Parts: sequence; C-alpha cells; structure tokens
Amino acid sequence: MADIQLDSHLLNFIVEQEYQPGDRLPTIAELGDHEHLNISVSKVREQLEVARALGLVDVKSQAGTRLKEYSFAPAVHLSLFYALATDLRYFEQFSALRTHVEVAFWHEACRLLTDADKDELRGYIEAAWGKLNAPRIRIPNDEHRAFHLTIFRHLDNVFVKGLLEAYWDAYAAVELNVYAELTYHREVWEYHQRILDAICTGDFDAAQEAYIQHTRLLHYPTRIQAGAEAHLAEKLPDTV
Amino acid sequence: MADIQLDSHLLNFIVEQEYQPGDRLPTIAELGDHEHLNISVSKVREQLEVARALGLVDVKSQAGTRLKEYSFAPAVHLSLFYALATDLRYFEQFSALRTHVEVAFWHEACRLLTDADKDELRGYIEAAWGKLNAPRIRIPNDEHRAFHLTIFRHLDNVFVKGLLEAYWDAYAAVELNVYAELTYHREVWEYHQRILDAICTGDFDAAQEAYIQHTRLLHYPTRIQAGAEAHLAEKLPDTV
DNA sequence: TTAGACATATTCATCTGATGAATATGATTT
DNA sequence: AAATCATATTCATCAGATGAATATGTCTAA
Repeated sequence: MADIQLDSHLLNFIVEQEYQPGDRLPTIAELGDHEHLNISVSKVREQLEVARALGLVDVKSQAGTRLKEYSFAPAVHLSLFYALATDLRYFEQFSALRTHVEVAFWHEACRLLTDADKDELRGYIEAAWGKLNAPRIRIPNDEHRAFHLTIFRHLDNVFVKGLLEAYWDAYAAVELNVYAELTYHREVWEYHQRILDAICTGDFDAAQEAYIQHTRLLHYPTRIQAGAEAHLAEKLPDTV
Repeated sequence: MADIQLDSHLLNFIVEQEYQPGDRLPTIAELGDHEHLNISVSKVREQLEVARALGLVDVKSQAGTRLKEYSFAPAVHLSLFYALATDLRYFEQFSALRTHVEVAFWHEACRLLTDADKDELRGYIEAAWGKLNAPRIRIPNDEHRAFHLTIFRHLDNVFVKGLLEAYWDAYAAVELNVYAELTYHREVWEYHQRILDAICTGDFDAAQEAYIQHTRLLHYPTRIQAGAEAHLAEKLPDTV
C-alpha cells in the first residue's frame, strides 16, 4: 500500500485495510460506527456512491459491498458522458485521443495476440458480414466494439484499455445522434479484414496503416445535426 | 443538449436545465423537493458528492452550488490516485500513456505556441536552474509541471489536457515514494532547453525527439522500493 | 434424497428531521 | 466611506425510522 492520500475517508480506509478485489467490505452500518472511520452512515453512503460511480465497488442489498478489480473505464465513462451530454462535439476530441492511443500502442498489442485471438477476430468479421447481408439490417456494433477491444486485450495497461472501453460506450451512445450511412459500415469491415490479414502475416506496420486509414471513415462529429435521429431511422428501414 | 443519458438523476437534471459554467444551481433543499427531480435531500447529497468528486460542481456553504467549466482531469485524477494507492506500479502504465499522448499531439501543440508562451517556457527553465543551483536544494517540480503543461496549453482537446494534468498531480504524489537522484533533475532541464530551442527554430521534429529522449530519464517505477521515503530524505539534505 | 417453495433475517434504499458550522449579506457604527 | 457586526441562508453532519430486496436456511413434496 503506497502512501498516496485520497480525499475520501472511505477510499483511504479501503486502501489502508488492504482489501482485495472480491473482498466484502463491512456493512454500511458497521462502517458508520467504525472507530477509525469517523463518519456517519450518511457520509459513508455519500462516499460509497462515489466509489460505486467510479466502478470501485459493487454494492447490492443483502450481498453487501464488494471491492471490484480496478478499472479506469468507469471514471472515464462517467466524465466523458457528462461532457457529451452537454456538447456532442466533445466526441470528436475523445475520438482523436482514442485514435492516437490505439496507434501508439498498436505494435505492443499486436505482438501479444494469440492464434485464438486471431480466430476470434475472424469470427467478428464473419458475424458482421452476416448482419450486413441479412435482409433485416442490423448494424454490427457489438462486433465492431469486440473487434477493436480484442486487439488490445493482452496489453498490460489498464489506462489504455479503460480509455478504449469508454470510447466504445460513447460510440454506441452517440450512434443514434449522428448521421450514419449504411455503406460506411461495409467499408469499415473491409478495412477490418485488411487489418486482420496483415496481423496474421505479422506485418504490424501494414495493419497499423490499414487501421489509420479506416479511422478516416469516422467523421461523425462534423455530421452531427438537428434531427439526426429521424434521419437515421429513415436510413435504417426494418427491411431492405 | 444531446440525448445522452447519465445514471445520475441530478446530472441529467443539470444537463436538461442547460445550466452553464458559473451558474448557481438550486439549493440542496430546493433540489430535494423539486417536482421533476424525484429524490430526497440525502439522495441529492449523494449525487452532488459524485459531481463534486468529478469536479463538475463547486459546492460551498452559503455560496451554494455552482457549475464548473468541464474538465477531464478530476475524474482521471481520482481514479488514478486510487489505483496508485493500491499499487504504485500503476504509475508506470500511466506514464507510458502520458508519453505516447504527448508525442502524438506534439506537433499540433507546438504549432499553437505563441511568442509569449515561448518566453514563459524560457522563464521556467531559468527558474529551475536557479533552484538547482541554490545552496538550499529545492527540486523545481512546479516549473517541471508548468513547462510541460504550457506546451499543450492551446491544444483544443480537453481529454488530452486532462490526462496530462492528472499525470502531473500523480507525479508530485509519487515523488516522495521513489528513489530520486538529484543529478537526474539537471539532465532533465538540459533536455528542456533543447526542446525549447528546437521549438523556437520551428523544428518540431527535433523538439519531439528531444522530448522522447528526455522521457527515457523517467524510470521511476523500476526504482520504487521499500523505505524510498527515508532514502529520499537522505539524498535531500536541507543544505548542500 | 433432492428439488422447489417458502419464511426469515440481513442489508441496502430512501426519507425525514434536527442540530451545528460556515459565510454572504445587509445593518450599524465610527 | 470604511470597518465592524448581526443575521439569515445554506451547507455539513448526524440519528433514526421505514420499506424493499435478497441471500440463506427450512420445510415440504415428489
């Protein structure tokens, strides 16, 4: 336990007691009259709510409060979503960050991919094509998210992975707010195929280059406009 | 206002009401029996505490609650500090992210620097040398932080700037936990001089290269060890 | 014996109300 | 006009009550 001080009495307590992920914390009532932790139940609840919002703890009735594995994503998610709620144009900035980060850690991530991972990536591409070719159009968002996150799966950097996870949450959230063309998605998956092919031949530079090119398809932010939702509905009929 | 939904009733309320930075929110009591916001005072306080922790609002007695300008830094800071409190080795991961991000946005940031900024950078270098040469050793942490943040001052990306701000908060916090050699700091400022010189001649590539080299001096994480604090005290006598 | 239904106790969820502390504001004094 | 002071507002913190959810153990029936 390092000597880093946190604002929150409760968080300091959690760190000091060296609780591990999965461990059950004392009940709220117990924390409320814990001698070291000089705060009342209402204060405990306030700080527990912060910890919950940050994804540090799971708090359920009867099951009590359990410490979760550390992840950067919830904090980023929360702050980012607040920003997006006030102004969607923040997405462009976060998107720029995401692209640069993926590029920066690209080789390190690719090197760590196993054959099983590559098969999984292939699976996402196939599933995506299946969806795009189906009579009832479904945009393969899940596969898109999974494809990219899988590439960075083994990267040993919780912060990079947290940023990327939050990015995909935001991506899904803004999806309905933007002008999206169906053709866009087909092109994306052609690039994904190129990325995977290059990864499989070990040419990570080529994969990176294909990745960079494919991000150029992302020009959502400039397309945000009033009534985008209605427009999207029009572009996405139930059947084609 | 975009159609992004947040978990927090209060945050949604703030967004819906289109409060602007600086605006004063209703008092906690008023929020407690606001008809649209169906939560009691205790719930308001819990969610206000989350908003406060994320740096979204300033809440003071009598002055009430005011909305702040959006910043990514507090959320990053909070989550990062929690991570560091559980394990200092997380600093290495965040440091890697920081370095890659600074490199990625280097040119864009340098292009936006004004002559006044460059003078300011020069001032930090001079102040740092002054401190390092003073009989009473003071490590120029403030100048170090200011030097780097000034370079990215005009970058139009709240997320990049937030990450960097949080990095420097963490840097200061881990400083006492690590084995730091005094000579290290002199070398750093020689590199800073090179960076500034290159920026002034408009050779941003050279500046970036000098930046990358200077980050190699940062090998804090591998040096983290038990009793580092005592060791540091020994290395930092009041007078030399 | 086992699976499923059920009762119970624990724990969180939420609200109310009370008291104290901090401070912005306006009133008062010099 | 400036400085001091009193007051009312607002947050800070706590205690306690009630309700809802659910893990757990118990009981019943196949």
